[in-house]
Amino acid sequence: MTTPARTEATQKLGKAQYAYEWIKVQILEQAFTPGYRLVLANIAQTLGMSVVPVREAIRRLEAEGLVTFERNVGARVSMVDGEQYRYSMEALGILEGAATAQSAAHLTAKELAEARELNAKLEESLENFDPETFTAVNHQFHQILACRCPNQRLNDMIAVEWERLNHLRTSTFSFVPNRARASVNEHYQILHLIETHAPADAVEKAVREHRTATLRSYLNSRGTN
Amino acid sequence: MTTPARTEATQKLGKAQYAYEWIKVQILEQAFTPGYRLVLANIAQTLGMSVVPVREAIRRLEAEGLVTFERNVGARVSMVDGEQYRYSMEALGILEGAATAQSAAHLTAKELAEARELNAKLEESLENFDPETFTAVNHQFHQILACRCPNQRLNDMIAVEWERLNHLRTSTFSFVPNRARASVNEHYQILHLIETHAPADAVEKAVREHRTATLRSYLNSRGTN
DNA sequence: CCGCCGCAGATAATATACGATTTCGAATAA
DNA sequence: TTATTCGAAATCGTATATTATCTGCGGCGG
Repeated sequence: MTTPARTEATQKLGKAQYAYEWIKVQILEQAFTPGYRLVLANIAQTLGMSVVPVREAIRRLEAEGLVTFERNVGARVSMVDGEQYRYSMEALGILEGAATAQSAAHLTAKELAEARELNAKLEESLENFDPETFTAVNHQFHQILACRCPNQRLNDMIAVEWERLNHLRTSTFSFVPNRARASVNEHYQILHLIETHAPADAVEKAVREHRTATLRSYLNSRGTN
Repeated sequence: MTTPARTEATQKLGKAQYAYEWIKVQILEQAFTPGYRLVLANIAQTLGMSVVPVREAIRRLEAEGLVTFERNVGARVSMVDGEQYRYSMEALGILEGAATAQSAAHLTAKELAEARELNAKLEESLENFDPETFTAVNHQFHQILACRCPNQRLNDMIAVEWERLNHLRTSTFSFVPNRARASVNEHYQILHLIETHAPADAVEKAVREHRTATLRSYLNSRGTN
């Protein structure tokens, strides 16, 4: 089934890389649920390779926090408690706030227009609401706003944190629909701040609070369930 | 020479772990300078193990940014340009500011006393100045202030960034002595803010600016050289 | 009846062997 | 002289084999 595509990708990027991506997809798509035990030999056989590249892939996933590893025992998909989701959201708010503030001054008119367009798409999608696409477009929106941040290190950290959140989110809850409307409005506010060249502090604060609000709404929704 | 200690550590933590730590020490102590090529077979022979654990160690170092890796070519110690140092400092300022602000409310009197003591030690050491110890104690100081941050994720990121900075710093410059005095004073200010229960914003801002100032002084000193 | 000991199965950790890719220099032809 | 091709050395990538470690279970002794 995936064999033809695999052999191709395998040759170019190496089996380790392929295994890495494959496992990550399994985790993100819930084929491997939290707590699932990743047995080297099994995966190696499934992918038609030896255990060595698989091992390497798993260690990389460990470094990203998607799996936990115990010596002489093995790896399993990270268990996710609500705390971890909270921590990552908070961290992302902090990083993204700072990055967006730095990026704001360098954004071109075209990029701002793109961002507006994306937010409009979000607004439309409020009708027949689909959490997955909403999340994806939302990600794009924030990515554009932060993309001109000259600090590459920050951007890297943000990327890692988004991946982590994708994992944690799908594992813990299916979204908070009520929040979507407010989120879109806050996006417009952020755009306004940037377009009117508001001080960097203000942009940073707005972005961070935007995320904090999402987090709060999540915590509330969990509390009342 | 290191054999007896090694065999012991090797047994407990595994050769991969040992290799990882050994290589890291070499890099941090400048035995492996930036650009140095890390050849699997060489290191494996030096450490008396096969290439497999060495390979794993190197991939872990890659994930931390201490070495760069190119497929079918190999690994080398990361080249460091001034930009990277700047980015990491900035990132650390952002993260540490937020973490310290969150931590402030939970710090015990004992911990604050410890912090004061460490800063006093820094003040003393201004006489016969030694950059290495200053840096180390400085790290401890900030670590204590942030240690009560409930967000474990933030703490992890900060730890990684400190390591990275240690690498970058020793590679690029030997410190800016003039800055040390101001740094100590700012530490006292930060302590004062925490002890008087200043708002979190204020603490965060102070810590971030503390680091920004260090960065500025570094950039200036480079500019006038 | 409960807890410790040891054995067997499973699985990770490492070693060794082989194949694949890149790099660099030397020989050759324009 | 210079560009190009060919080949050998170096080094990485992966597979296979071996060893070490953990886990769970069943028996033995208290």
